[in-house]
Amino acid sequence: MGVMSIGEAAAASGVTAKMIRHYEDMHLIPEASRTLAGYRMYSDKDVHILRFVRRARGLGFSIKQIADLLGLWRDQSRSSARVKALALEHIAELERKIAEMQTMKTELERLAHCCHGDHRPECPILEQLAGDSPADAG
Amino acid sequence: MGVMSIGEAAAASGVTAKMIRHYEDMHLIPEASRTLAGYRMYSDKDVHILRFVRRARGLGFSIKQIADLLGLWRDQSRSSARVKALALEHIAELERKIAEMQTMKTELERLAHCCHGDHRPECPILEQLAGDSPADAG
DNA sequence: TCTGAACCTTCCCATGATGGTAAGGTCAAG
DNA sequence: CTTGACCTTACCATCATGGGAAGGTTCAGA
Repeated sequence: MGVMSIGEAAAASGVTAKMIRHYEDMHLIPEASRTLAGYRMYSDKDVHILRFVRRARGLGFSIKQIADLLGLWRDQSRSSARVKALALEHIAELERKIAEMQTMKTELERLAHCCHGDHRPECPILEQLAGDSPADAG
Repeated sequence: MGVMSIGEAAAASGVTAKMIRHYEDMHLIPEASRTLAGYRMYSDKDVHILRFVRRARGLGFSIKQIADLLGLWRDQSRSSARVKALALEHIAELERKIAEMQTMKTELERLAHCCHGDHRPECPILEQLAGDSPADAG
């Protein structure tokens, strides 16, 4: 598969054709060369880049971060410290989001635990949301 | 504060004026009545609703879910079982997202741990993303 | 050679919740 | 009457992704 259509590159990389075009539009990946008819053409090297992007997305990196990672990947004189710094930043962000959701989950579990969950209308979950119980305001 | 402007309602509820208008546009909250000049007017009851929405958002409920919760809150003949079911669904969704991010975090920590993070270019993080190491494909 | 399926192209719209800004009207205090 | 703070609507942006329409291309099979 030296030269591929966008559909073949999509199948080979795990990135949808739709997203490949989108990544090109936003300059995350290089502009693809075209056939006479205007069809995009991809090489194995392009697929390699697309797989890199897909794996980075799988780890939750943003497009902006992936652009940075691709730059470092290309840069033979990079320092691994810069890559590691990017990773650690992302880890911190993940931790922040996990903690936020964990807090929500814990609170919801507490409320759900208090709720009888039967045919009757009395519901501590709604009471809490309504602020009938004391606690916070605006 | 029997009757308030949108700014006052925002301050009293913790929901920005911007979002109050947005919630009205999407029919999450009732359409506000207007002054002769076209300014929206809010009552204490409206602020109560807005606070409900804000607290529900704070627990991570989606607008769609909050619409359902508001319906149940209004419905004096609701069963608490339905409220609890909504809450449990949301808890499950939170768990799913937390697990997903936890997986990312764990993998990234493993990679970051392997990376020297010094001036040299060798970097297991990039190698993994590039797929130089074995593992998955597209 | 014609035809149809399967592909490609671009362009626009939608998601979900939120923020920003611009252009203009209103109101209250000075 | 002016000024500043507020309100109005309308549009655009975020972030990553998907859907669909309208139209061109390619290739295989009849």
